[in-house]
Amino acid sequence: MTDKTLQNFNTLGFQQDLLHWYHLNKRDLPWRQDQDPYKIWVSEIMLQQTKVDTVIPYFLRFIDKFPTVYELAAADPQDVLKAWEGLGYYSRARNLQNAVREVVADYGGEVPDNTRELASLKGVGPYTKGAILSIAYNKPEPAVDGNVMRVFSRILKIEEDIAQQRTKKIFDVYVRELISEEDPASFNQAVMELGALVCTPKSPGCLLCPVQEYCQAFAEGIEETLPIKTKAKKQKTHAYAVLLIKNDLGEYVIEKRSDKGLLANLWQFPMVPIDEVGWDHVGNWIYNEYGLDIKIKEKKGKLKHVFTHLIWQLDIFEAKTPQQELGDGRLLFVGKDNLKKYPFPVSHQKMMQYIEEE
DNA sequence: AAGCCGTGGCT
DNA sequence: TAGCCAAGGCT
Repeated sequence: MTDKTLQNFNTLGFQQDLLHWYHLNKRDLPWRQDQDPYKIWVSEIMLQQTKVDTVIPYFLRFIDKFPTVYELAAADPQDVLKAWEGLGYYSRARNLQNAVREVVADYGGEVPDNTRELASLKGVGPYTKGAILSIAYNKPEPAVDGNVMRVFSRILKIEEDIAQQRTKKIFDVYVRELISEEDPASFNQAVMELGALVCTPKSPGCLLCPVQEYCQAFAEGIEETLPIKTKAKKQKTHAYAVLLIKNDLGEYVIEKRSDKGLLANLWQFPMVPIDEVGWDHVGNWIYNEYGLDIKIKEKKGKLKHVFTHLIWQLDIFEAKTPQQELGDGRLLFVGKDNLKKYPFPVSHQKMMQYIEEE
């Protein structure tokens, strides 16, 4: 390396102090009970952009339901989605099951232990590949996530914009130099644990930090200014009328979303895009779109749901229909007590309160 | 390469 | 409150 960032850096001392701290302070997490590559894999997918506390109950239920690659491979995709309900980024569930099916079909049910085969699996990117190789197979491979970039941006005073994809490669190079060859599994987890518990985005606990003496940002008092990250652009708002359509049997109309894009393959109550349709043509639009003859009753409430890249402004209405049959296969009449069998996005789960009240 | 893809918690 | 943030990957 022509780069001088690691010149005079005490790599061995850093490793020792970090690993010592980790062994004393690591959290007792469900995916740290053993080194089952499948369980490590599931945990890493769930943990993508998701907090540990959120993941724990999902992980426990998921492993209970799908203990090995074989149960997951054989499962109905709708059941997998139901197990993922509320966790978000639902393509993770679909990709995970597809990849597990490939592992069963092509690798005898053994999660690959090499870069090439792991990288070919759906949903397994550079981070997850490194996490599986290091944590499950104890190979000295970097696993660069947001924690790793934050921790090393401070320790090594790296001022590249971590919002840029290419910046991750810079950290990959440094971690490759710094990673413990003896215990790469603990090293990678230790950096992430440090990022989660001490070297936090706001108000980092530098006074408690086990590797404070190695940190250039702390030495210069600039830990709060790192890492550098450009802001995301503001979300656009989309307005919808949501219709809770009930027939004379007390059944409600639900609809399966497209298998692509936002909330793919989840179920919802019919949504009318008001910006395009206009308030005056809601009933007409429903008839044209679904062949459903409805009468709109009272407004039940409103809901704002914020996604990463857009906002839903939802006005919820009660409606009636005399029909009891539906032609379209992605439309269903479902009794109140059976709604819970289908995977719904959180916004539509919240609407069920207006049904429970009746 | 930048936009798409969820949700909940914290400030 | 509105924005930021979390063990990212896909297209």
